[in-house]
Amino acid sequence: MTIQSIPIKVNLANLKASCSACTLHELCLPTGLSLDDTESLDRIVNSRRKFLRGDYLYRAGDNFQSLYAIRNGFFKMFELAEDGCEKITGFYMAGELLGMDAISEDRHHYHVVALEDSTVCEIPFADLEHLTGTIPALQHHFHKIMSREIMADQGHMLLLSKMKAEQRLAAFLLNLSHRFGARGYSPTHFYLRMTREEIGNYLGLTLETISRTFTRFQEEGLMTVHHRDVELHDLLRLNGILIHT
Amino acid sequence: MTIQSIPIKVNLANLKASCSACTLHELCLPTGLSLDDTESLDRIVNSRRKFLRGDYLYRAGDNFQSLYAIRNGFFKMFELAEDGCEKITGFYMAGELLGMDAISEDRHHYHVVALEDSTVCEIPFADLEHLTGTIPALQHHFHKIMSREIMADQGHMLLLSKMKAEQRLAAFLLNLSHRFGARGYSPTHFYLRMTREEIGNYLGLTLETISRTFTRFQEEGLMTVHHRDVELHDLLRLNGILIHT
DNA sequence: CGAATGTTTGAACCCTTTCAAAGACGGTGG
DNA sequence: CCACCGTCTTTGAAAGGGTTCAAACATTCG
Repeated sequence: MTIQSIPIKVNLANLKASCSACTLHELCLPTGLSLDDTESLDRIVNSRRKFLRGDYLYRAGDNFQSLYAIRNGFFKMFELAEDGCEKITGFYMAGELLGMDAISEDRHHYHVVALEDSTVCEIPFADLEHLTGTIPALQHHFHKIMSREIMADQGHMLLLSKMKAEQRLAAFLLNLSHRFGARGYSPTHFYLRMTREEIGNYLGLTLETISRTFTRFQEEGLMTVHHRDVELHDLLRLNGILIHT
Repeated sequence: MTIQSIPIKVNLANLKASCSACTLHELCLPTGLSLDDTESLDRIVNSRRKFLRGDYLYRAGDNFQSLYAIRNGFFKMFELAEDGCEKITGFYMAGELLGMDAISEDRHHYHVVALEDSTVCEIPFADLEHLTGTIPALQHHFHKIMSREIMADQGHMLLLSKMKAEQRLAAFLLNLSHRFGARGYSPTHFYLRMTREEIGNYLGLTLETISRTFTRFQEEGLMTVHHRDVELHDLLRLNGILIHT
């Protein structure tokens, strides 16, 4: 009997969404929780749901029931004007929490669509609030997560109100770089999940400007872009663009 | 003995910050709380602190200890770049909660300055979290307030990334109008607490553009501005500017 | 392989910025 | 109470960064 043929005892618990077993627990809700508390959280989290590229996680106007933690994949959040014009408010990746804007009015205000095949943990908000009421560490951590969203949004406000096209794109690339890096992926070599148009939309620029700026960055040796494959050659110099000018 | 000379029994409890007696409790934290719960909140809120115009409520880098509820007055929140350049992230008025962005890193990230003489209630955050852990209604309401801040910031992001100068200023005026209206003041006639430069800074425009746009709005009969005194003549048409174009 | 979608590049235009200067207001002190 | 000074605002003219329109090219997917 070769070693490969030894039957592996499959732990069924690990096949469903399990915060304790999740490699993202350091980025997601369970950060800093005891094993017991994490298991309490486990009990309220619905097993993973799969979404194919283009699937809606939820739509603007939907009743708010749950927050969604991204297990893996990539989403965009956006508003759709009457004329069909899209307005992207953010991109979200593994370990991030979606739907917090809906708490205030019990209704989702934006659409959320998967930009690649993704898996999501659904967290019924009533259950979560019950739990945060009994686990102070979880409550505090949830507050931190909401606070972080506020910080991020305000940072993006400043980007939009103060930065020129080059700075915006540099900031965008560095932001992706940090987030990929924090998830164990390369911070200098990654794949864009969104089109030039979506980047421009998010950054308050047109797709043409994004394309031209990519070209300029490339000419300056700051990076290489082939379609959606991005390689950043000099994070420091890219960061310099933010400060300078 | 005339009626005016009857000695008035002064209730000392009402002279200090008291959520139960506050006319803003419908806008602020105590919304929807029972009398008992409101009194619990009262006990942790430090009595009002006064700020003169130009005083800092807190500074970027300060340790985060408390949230601040504005009792009356007007504040601006901003970042100060190394070169001394100001970047305004928001204006805050009576009934609004300041400092939530600081929860995530236990440190304030922005400066907050009074734009007019103001009074503020300090809410030690550790105490508040203790209380939200025992009063589910308070916890839920606090979550709604944070969520509302996220909504507002995302709305401002969309304003900055999608709107032209006229639309931005119209949105800004309508936003002030709603907020003054919700506080029992006239939604069509109010006093600007900030300079043209501060408005422009916040809206991602220059003071000259603000000035010119005010002039244009006035020529079109949409409003009257004398210095900082604003009178809106047609809220509907002002709202039309947002949608159209 | 062909159609649809996404990207690059060019040229003209436009909104906003920048630079400049004059004008108005408000607060302070004589 | 008025004059003065600093701050804020208005307005003009020129410049510029990004948009818009257009066309060719590349890529992906059915």
